Amino acid sequence: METLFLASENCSSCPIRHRAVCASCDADELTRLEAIKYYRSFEAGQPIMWSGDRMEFVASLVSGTATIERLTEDGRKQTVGLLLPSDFIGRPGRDQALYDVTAVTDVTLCCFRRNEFEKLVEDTPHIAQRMLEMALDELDAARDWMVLLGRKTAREKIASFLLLIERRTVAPGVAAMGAGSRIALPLTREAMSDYLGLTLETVSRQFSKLKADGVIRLEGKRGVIIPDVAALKAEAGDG
Amino acid sequence: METLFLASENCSSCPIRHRAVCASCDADELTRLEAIKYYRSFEAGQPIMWSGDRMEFVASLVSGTATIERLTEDGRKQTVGLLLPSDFIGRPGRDQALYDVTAVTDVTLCCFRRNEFEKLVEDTPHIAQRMLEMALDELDAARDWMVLLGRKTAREKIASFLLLIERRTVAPGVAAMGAGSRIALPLTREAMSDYLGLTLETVSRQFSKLKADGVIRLEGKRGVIIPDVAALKAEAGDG
DNA sequence: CGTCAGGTTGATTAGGATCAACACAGGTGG
DNA sequence: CCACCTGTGTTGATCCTAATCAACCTGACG
Repeated sequence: METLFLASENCSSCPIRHRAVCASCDADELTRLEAIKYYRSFEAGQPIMWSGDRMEFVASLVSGTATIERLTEDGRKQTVGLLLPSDFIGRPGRDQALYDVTAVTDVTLCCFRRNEFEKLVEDTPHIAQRMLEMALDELDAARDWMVLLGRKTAREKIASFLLLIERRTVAPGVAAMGAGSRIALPLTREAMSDYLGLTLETVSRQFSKLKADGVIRLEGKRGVIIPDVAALKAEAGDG
Repeated sequence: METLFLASENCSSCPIRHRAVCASCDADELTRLEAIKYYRSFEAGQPIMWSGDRMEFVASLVSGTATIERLTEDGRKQTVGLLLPSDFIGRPGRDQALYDVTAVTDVTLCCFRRNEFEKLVEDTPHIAQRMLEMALDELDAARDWMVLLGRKTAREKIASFLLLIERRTVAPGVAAMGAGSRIALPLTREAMSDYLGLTLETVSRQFSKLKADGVIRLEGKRGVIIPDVAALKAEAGDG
């Protein structure tokens, strides 16, 4: 279950205050953002936006998990982005969505009406700079994922995915030094297969193999225990 | 042969003036950029930067072609970006390169010392905005490529690549309406395989098959004639 | 209790990788 | 001028990883 987040809270107590697009805003800038924000919730499985839709808003993801996905003409699906708390949704300056965005767990968004946000970007340097920084970070992440999709084996893809979740999930700063880690997968086997460029059967088989090899342990369908994070890193195949 | 480009030319006659990072600069801003720019050339095959290197400059690619690539620990290579004239190289705000950048033809760069460029980004909104726009465009391109790498067949990958080159190469604006197109591949079979997540043998075979099927004709090693661009699009597998 | 979504496992197939031979052009040096 | 070498590309034979097709399991829920 996701943490309940009340729509009336103000920015200063926001869980993503220091990582989202507003991270480097000062008190004054925050006030301006606060004035145009509103919260929206989506239930697990619901679409947040469809490719081709007019985009009414951009948003920060406050809680939950969503995917950015794209279909080929004949229905093959590739997930091209995983959205976790603090990630940004939408593109200022574009009014047609290029991708489908889907809530995979219950999701809370902090939305900004798009045209007002665009104005704010233009005359709030801290926001423009932070947007650029986040876009460049996402570009790096996308390029890392291209290596995974183009060159890694199924086993390496699974290991890399588990490490990604571990990195983004374990309380940042709490460098759970040395030993192991316990994570909750935000995605079904099928959603993972769409992200990793595999089939769901291959994902399932690789989970079984990693478990048989003692690299991970499974707790129900969604829980994964990583007894030795370094050992898993060795399976992920990137230097 | 690449067009000869003289280092002494000023920005107003620059071939990428209206597409590069400087595209939306006014005369005044251009003067400031002009003051910190310098040209560098790299011969085909030469490294432009190595992953891990300190980045002394950022740059616009003026002429030629370069690749951004990444290696796995055991030497598998994935090209994560193709740099054509007007594309931007480097990341303001980061001082270690994350990727190898290699000139694949003779290349001319319009370089800016990094720290001076960073200052300029901070107080020249037109440059900051253009940087954001270009970063977001690259992110979209990277996501399209993720679909290609994760879900497309070898034949679809080749067709998509040919269309990419066609789009970026044929004089923009000259919407060579209707019929065919003739392109010069900037990459060897091996470099294409690194970009497409294939082996060079598979690339070669798919070229042969597309030729046998009449979708393309080959002129020497690097020339490709596309008699019917729409027919090639139908082979590329995206809606 | 039946249904259904999500997951696992097995049998078989196929698309691309790998290993290998050969073709061809351009250079280099005797 | 020719013999040789090297980089690039093509094609063939075989192998292997992951896809496909299929059966079955489990737990949640009406």
